Amino acid sequence: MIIKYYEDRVEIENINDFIPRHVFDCGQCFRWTEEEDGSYTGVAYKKVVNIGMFGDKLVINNTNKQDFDNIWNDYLDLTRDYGRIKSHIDIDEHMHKAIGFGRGIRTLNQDEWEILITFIISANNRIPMIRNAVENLSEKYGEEIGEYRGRKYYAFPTPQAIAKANLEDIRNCKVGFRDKYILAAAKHIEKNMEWLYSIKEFDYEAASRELKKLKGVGDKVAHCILLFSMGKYSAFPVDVWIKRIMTTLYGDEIEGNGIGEFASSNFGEYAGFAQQYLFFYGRENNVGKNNEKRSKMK
DNA sequence: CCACAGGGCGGCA
DNA sequence: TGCCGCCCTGTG
Repeated sequence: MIIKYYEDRVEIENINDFIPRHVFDCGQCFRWTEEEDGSYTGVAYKKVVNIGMFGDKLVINNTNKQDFDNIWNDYLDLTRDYGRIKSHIDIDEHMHKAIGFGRGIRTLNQDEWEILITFIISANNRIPMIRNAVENLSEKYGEEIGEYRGRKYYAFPTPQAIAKANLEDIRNCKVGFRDKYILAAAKHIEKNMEWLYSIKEFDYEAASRELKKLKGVGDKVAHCILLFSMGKYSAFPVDVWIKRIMTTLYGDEIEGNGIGEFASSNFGEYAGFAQQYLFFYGRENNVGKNNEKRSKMK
């Protein structure tokens, strides 16, 4: 990995296991949009950047050395050896296929607060609507952080900004019945910032228990927060897609002990990475969807 | 107009 | 403890 710094961008040569579409479209983030050249533009940590892969060169536009060192290197998980992880979870032909299909996925290291609210919104919701709600919230309550390629961008709102809002205005951002969970979470986090940001120091079970004290955070949402913002890579979020995929691929093996047990005994500390490959592979290929439709027809 | 997709909560065994 | 009706919004 050779890093070259320029005034307005950073280029990283000889990088493996990074494909923008896999990274930004695998369900872990909702604020990145594809440009015509296949690169993605988005906001994180109050900065707008554009990220593209050209050959084996990763280009981060609209940034500099300081931000790369402080933010993007970690956010994009560039220091992790994904080859090693893949070999650990490549346990059979299904995983081999899924890993091959989503070979360019990396697990982003996102902000705890942003992920908390985003995944509260994700409950019983679909990806385009989650994206829409997050954008609405950011435009309404987030700081304007500048223009890029002719478009205005907004930071994700602070807990303080949302805590001050009223319920109806939050609802108008198209968050639906989750409005009260968002407001309650903001009010709680505003007064207990250290609480949220210290959860990652707890062990996996304790961290999950802490998160579930918040309304709107159940098992699945807690696992997403742990995996996407707290580096708890043994988390294996189970949503309807993962249920479908796992019952289709591993029907007999998950009978009895369940999906979570299957994941932890087969993938262990790397379960979260396995979930990412399985989710992306299953979603993009509609794994299990056809069977379901057929069984619903009479 | 209706069916459907998609997690968590709260009430009730 | 487990089950079930309900909560919203956009799309087909």
